[in-house]
Amino acid sequence: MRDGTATRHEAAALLRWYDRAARVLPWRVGPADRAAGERPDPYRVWLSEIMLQQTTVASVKAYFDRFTTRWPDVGALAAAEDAEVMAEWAGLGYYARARNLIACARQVAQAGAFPDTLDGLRALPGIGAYTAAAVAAIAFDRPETVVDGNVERVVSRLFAVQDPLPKSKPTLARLAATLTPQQRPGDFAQAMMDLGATVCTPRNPRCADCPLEGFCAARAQGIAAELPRKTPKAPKPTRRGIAYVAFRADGAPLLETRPPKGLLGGMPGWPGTDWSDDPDPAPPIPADWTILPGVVKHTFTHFHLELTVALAHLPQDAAPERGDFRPGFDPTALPTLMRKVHDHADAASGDLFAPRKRD
DNA sequence: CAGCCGTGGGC
DNA sequence: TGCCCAAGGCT
Repeated sequence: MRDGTATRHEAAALLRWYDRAARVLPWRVGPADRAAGERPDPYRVWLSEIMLQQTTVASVKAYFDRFTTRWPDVGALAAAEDAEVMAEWAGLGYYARARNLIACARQVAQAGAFPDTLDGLRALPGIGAYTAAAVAAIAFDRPETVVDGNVERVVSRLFAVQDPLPKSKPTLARLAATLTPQQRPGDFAQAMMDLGATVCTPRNPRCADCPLEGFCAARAQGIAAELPRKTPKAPKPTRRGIAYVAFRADGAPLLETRPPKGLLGGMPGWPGTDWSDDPDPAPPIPADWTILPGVVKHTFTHFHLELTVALAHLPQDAAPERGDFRPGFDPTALPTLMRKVHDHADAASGDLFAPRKRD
């Protein structure tokens, strides 16, 4: 039977593994650093946790380095222009995170410091149950229970929880709380997530390398790889549309800023039709549009998209009904879908593509 | 509260 | 290839 003694053993075993095997990450203060007196920087912990929401460590690293180089503290980030931050976030996805990041930074800068309690953190924009617990535990050494997808998987196996996600979430969170130690809660949280990311993986878990193998009910029953069970998800529909790529004579692209909420909210993009079964093809300006061969395919969380790309060159005095010309615009500031459209126009249009510096 | 919200990598 | 998945939050 599981009792306080068993859970203390589990936490201790996991922390021993972490002390030996912890990955070196740019935002992490490892055990050796901590022994040398280094403390986690709440700004860096917060920024990393926002970036890591539903996003892999491998994807986050370069963004984290660029953000912390450009904006070393929360005051610097709070003082940045919205468009600068959105451009730096471009490609990372879930753009509401970037909008909330800006709002949160400004609140914290105004207050003078990050709150150091779960409730104080939870009240900030973009910080939910997971992130509040992670920052409280990692940055402020509070014994909060951090529950992300990794922890849910580890705990579902450790206790052989058969109920499927997401229904089992409350149960898994309760069970996770029974494991959280009073000492080193931040290292424990990171150890649980490291374990889920590197050992207790969704498929082909490496149970032989797991520090909790002896405690794991699913392992004992031989069903670790089958857990956690999940309710099947709905199939994704396919939507279609047209993206209109236009350049003015001076090379300035015709772009528009998308509405602040919703898909790709607040990000720049090419004007286009709606995305549906039967889009209305109205272009943003009458012109000699060339329909490029091929389509741009992109998959969002809940639908597939196939965009046809139309290209035109416009005179210097063109007055489009939608969007505005942006001289010197850097395509890396586009979200990935719009970047794909740009690259497709570049690749598929041959001589038609602009801007061409010719006489 | 279930649907919405990106993207890239692994298998 | 197509599907699954990832250190979730908001409404």
